[in-house]
Amino acid sequence: MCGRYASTKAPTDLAEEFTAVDAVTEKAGEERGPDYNVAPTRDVVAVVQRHPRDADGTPDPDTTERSLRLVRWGLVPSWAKDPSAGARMINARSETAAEKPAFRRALAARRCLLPADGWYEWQRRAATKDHKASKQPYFTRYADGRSLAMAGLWEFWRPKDGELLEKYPHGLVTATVLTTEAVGPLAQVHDRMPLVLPPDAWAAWLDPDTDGKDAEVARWLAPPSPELVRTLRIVPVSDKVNSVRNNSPELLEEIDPSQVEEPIQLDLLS
DNA sequence: CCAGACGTTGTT
DNA sequence: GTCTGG
DNA sequence: CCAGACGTTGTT
DNA sequence: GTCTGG
Repeated sequence: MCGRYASTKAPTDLAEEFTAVDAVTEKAGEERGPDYNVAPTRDVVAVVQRHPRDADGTPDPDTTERSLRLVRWGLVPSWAKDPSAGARMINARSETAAEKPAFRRALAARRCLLPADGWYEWQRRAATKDHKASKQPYFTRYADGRSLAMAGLWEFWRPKDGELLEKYPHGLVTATVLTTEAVGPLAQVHDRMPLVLPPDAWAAWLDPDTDGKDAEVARWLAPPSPELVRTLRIVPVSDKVNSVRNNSPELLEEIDPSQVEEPIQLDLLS
């Protein structure tokens, strides 16, 4: 699955990597700082592709524009009475999202990419007579430093009236990370992983004029290829990442494997 | 018909 | 044990 | 995802 | 909003 990740690149750089307009820096008026420990409910950068709208809000059917925008992690369905529902909708299973009421509309019309340096996964081990129960975090990224493109869905939520309208006068834009079955060596840590899309999938995935049943979209709703997985590197990291209060470059650094109980055996499968 | 849910993960 | 907040 | 709280009242 | 359960 994916419940924590790192996003340290400036939107101006992400805009180049994803061939997108950087609406994030434009809107904020300043560059966004690095986040080594992105947690659910935090604002994250998303890549979306939409038909440009005129002053009246009418979309132009003939063109699309790819842009970066900030969204809150944890999808709040448009019909939710209260945005707290989003806190638990941080992931959507790629196998079932098309049927789930909370996700089907977004899968049909609002797919996005969530750029990441990499994601964290915790390997749990039950207590035995020799070992205490433990939770060892691992960090997975491309070996060459490219950004991962995690497949996501996004949604717009607007309060009807009352206190919530005062609190969220412009509504909320939220997103979820699609998950899939873990592939190859990654399965040693956990049985699920984020749906990582290779660059040649991006255009079809972001196309606002195809729905979730389109063959080109369905094609990418599957675990990443072994070829893609071979370009990833997975390393054990400090359990300082466990606390969302910690946020520094050292969270991404490999720790000495001799400090890790039962470290995963990458040579078995890679 | 109305009421109530609408999600994933891990653990046992 | 279960929910909320980050 | 993990960490941390888990409660009400009255008063300032 | 839309589906499921009663």
